[in-house]
Amino acid sequence: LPELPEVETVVRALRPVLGERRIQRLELLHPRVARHSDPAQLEEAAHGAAIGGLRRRGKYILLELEGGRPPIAVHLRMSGQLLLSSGPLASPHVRAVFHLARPEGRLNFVDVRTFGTLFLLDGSEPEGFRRLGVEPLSSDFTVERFAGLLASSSTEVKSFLLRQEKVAGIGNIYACEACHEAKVHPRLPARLLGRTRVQRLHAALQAVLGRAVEQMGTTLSDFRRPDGEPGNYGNQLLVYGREGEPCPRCRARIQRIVQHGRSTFFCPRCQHPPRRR
DNA sequence: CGCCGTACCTGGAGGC
DNA sequence: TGCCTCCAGGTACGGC
Repeated sequence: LPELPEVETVVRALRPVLGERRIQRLELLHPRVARHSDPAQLEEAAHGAAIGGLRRRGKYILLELEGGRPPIAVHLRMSGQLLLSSGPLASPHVRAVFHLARPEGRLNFVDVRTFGTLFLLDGSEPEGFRRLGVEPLSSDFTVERFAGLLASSSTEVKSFLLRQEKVAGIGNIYACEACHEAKVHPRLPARLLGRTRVQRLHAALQAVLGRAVEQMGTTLSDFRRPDGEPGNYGNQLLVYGREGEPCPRCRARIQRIVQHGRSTFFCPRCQHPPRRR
């Protein structure tokens, strides 16, 4: 499901295609897609706007508009896709269409489950966006900063990684993969990671997210790049979705547990908790 | 304030 | 074959 690498993949694919183009019209086709904004204001802001650039913040895609207009944020949530097309799509799940000019075309927001949203960054954006934490692939994400965030939380570390106001962009798949790469037990309380584990987890997050960006994300079911192609990282997942299979590092059976209502996949042998002293 | 559980939603998988 | 139930999960929100 779309996490930082998938969203980054979408932004990188759209940037050269959308830069310098104009939005003729934004067509909202489902009442839930603009539930965090006034739909009329959203359509008005997009109407005739020249696209200034594309950025990513956490799992949000930011469409910057010229002429002093506020940016439009897109969140794909579980099943959202931004698909380019020249004409109308046959899908019954098209929730919004950016009609593009010069050259003519469409950027379709397709979303089976209608969890995804479009909203204006005009000061009325939801709290979740405003309070996003540090970008894990930026130079701001230092070991010291990560250690400070972990130290102030007693939440289990894997659940901590899902909290967007701490570190932005990590979802269930990469949280599991990073804990495995760092040999960190997912149930370990965040503040109890020692220096070594903090360093390993910090490096693992950067490595796993970086590799997944290079591979253009993970497609388990719904994720598609804007040209409709899947991501390539799925076959490189070592623990996610692999309950009962041997750990590629130590051959112990991968376990599935539930933390805060979410599945966690991990290796009980090589992700052992710290020894008591 | 921090943390937790639940709602939102639909397609696909699995049971019988 | 078909009907039923359950599960996936990011974020908003209510409750404690």
